[in-house]
Amino acid sequence: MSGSPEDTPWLDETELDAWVRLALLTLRLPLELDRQLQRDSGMTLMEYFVLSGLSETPDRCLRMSTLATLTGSQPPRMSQVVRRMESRGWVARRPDPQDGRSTLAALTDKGHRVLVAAAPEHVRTVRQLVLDPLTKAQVAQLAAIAGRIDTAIDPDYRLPPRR
Amino acid sequence: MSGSPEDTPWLDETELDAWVRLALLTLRLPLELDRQLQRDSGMTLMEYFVLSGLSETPDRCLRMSTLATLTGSQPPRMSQVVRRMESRGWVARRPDPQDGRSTLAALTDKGHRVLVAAAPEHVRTVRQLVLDPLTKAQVAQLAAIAGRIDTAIDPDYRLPPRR
DNA sequence: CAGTCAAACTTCACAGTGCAAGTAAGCGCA
DNA sequence: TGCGCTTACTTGCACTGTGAAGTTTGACTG
Repeated sequence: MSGSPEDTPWLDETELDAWVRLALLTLRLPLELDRQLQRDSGMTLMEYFVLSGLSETPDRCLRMSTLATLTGSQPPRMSQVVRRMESRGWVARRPDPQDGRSTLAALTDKGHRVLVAAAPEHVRTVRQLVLDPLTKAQVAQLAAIAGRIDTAIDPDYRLPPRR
Repeated sequence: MSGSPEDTPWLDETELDAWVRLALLTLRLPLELDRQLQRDSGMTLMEYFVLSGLSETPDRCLRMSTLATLTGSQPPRMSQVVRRMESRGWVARRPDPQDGRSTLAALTDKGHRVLVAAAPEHVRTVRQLVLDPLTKAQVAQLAAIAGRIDTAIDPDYRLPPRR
């Protein structure tokens, strides 16, 4: 852990601190949220995001690729997630009338009820683990910082339009 | 997405912004780092953490449970990770002479060489995705914020002693 | 109006992960 | 010393996620 090339200086103490803590966060936060959602509502964090994303559109309906972008995942994963959710009756898939290649995923009434039932406890957990430990100023700082990193990971990412 | 109980107020705009961006970050950052390490060095982020953790101890040797705590994971996972790494000759397992229940994982010379080879490019990627997009002040803010959240996830967590 | 290319999604095989149960070693106490 | 309890780790099973290949549909071009 000593040698490093000329063009990539090693991490100083503050940088190392920030990175180690962020790494630990990214390893454990999704696990905790998954556990809570699985235990209380029988769903994954990814599934929650899908339900949530669909519920916020006017017609409760999004293209698969939009859902994938929205959750930062890749098409094959979204395909399987939606398939599982369809088998539980939370969403319905149908071909896009405007583009035969696309598939639309639509939130069912059952899916909406499930989301409404799951949301309060999930929000409570997010508050407990993420927002409550921070000051108001830190919440704003976090939004700015995470936004910068998200852009660095994928400069093309935009919160996609609602169809 | 409308009803919420009395004791858990809904997220305001800044809070929602911070949470959505952090969620996206936790979903994608590990994937990007895993991809880079897998492509350039044939290892996982978790495996890098293990190599890195071992290399920083005086005798390049840690107990399994310490490794698990260090990386925020659980014993079964660490058991399999170290098993894989042992099969590649990067670490060696041996019983702890001081406590027959414990297993020690020791970094081999080969493992050390692999780590030294992998580190520069990995650090470069961490800089590119996490540190470079931030100002110096934001790096310090990130360390504080991530520390608070880590503590909220597990109040008992301490960076464990070096055996 | 073919023929070719690109896009959107799905399917499949494989590796990685989490949980629950199991095993082995130390500790405490009569 | 022998019994029970705790700790540390491992194993087995079910599930999820990833990447590569395949299929269908749309778009473009000569």
